[in-house]
Amino acid sequence: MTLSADQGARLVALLTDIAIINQLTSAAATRVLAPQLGLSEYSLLNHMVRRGDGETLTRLARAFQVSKPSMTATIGRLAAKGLVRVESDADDGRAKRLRITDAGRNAHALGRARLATLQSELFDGYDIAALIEHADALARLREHLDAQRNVRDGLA
Amino acid sequence: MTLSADQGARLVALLTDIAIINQLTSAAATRVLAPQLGLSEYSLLNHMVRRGDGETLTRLARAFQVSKPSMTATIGRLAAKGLVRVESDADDGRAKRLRITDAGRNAHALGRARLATLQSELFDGYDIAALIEHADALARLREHLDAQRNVRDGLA
DNA sequence: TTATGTTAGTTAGGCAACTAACTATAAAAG
DNA sequence: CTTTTATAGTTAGTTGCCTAACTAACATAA
Repeated sequence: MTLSADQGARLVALLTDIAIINQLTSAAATRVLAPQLGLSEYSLLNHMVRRGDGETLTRLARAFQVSKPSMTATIGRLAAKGLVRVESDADDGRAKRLRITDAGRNAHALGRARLATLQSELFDGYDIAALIEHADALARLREHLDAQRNVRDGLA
Repeated sequence: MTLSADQGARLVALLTDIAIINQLTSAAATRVLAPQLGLSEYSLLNHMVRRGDGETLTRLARAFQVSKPSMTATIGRLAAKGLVRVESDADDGRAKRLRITDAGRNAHALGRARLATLQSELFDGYDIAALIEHADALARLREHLDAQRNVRDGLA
């Protein structure tokens, strides 16, 4: 299948807008979390607070759709700050279980409050209800691209 | 203004989807351009082909909404590959003018062809027309966030 | 029981973005 | 005309992502 030139150009424009939105929002989030936490570190703490800890690195990497080396680095930074503990699995000598510490829960709560404030500021005077109407279309696009990636990786 | 908890959660989900879409598409683009070009390098060549060369580093950084050090690094990689030439400005001893070389134009053409192929593969069987209907909403969001950033930086 | 293959995680190296702090030049203010 | 301020660009260091290549441990089958 070949795209028309016009469709191709519109698609590029849409993906460019998405890249810029991502850049601006993640930069803002990174700023308000600094210097205690990086954004990926907050995201990982958030996952543990909401869905429980005790997961392995590989399962976390899959949940966040990042590579294992990325997850290794993020866990390493959190462990260095004492916000998580890495325990070895009794049943599988290869696996490691990730546990959040009390300090980790405190850091997460602080980050969460700062992000809530940021969200209010950033979307002050913006019609969020109208924006949310487009959420489904983006979710479908994400699912399609994810499926394509799995095909490429032979995971389909 | 405070967001409702529900709105906040939906907004986070939407921004998360945007981050993942950006991640998947830019990773795919990076793969097909490698190892000749990085994605930021292609983007810069594309800008010079379409809008003409001879711009300064600072103006390019502003056009791409990236920091000056990022642009310095991107230009440095392109210059090392002989795809651009950096000329000093006769009128302003601080400024540098960026020129694309013939090798740069060739590299751009090759990258463009590869990206077109990728686009066809990635969106094979996807309803692009339906997707494009949401482009305006994303453009508005981008503009809003960009305006907010300018307020913060005192550029309003 | 050994050989084969898979899975968990790390290391190494590269791209791309950021901020903070710097040099050099130009422009404005005194 | 000198001093101050602003602008152009670089350097240094961090975050965060990637792929490729590796070790260690587990699972299965000859």
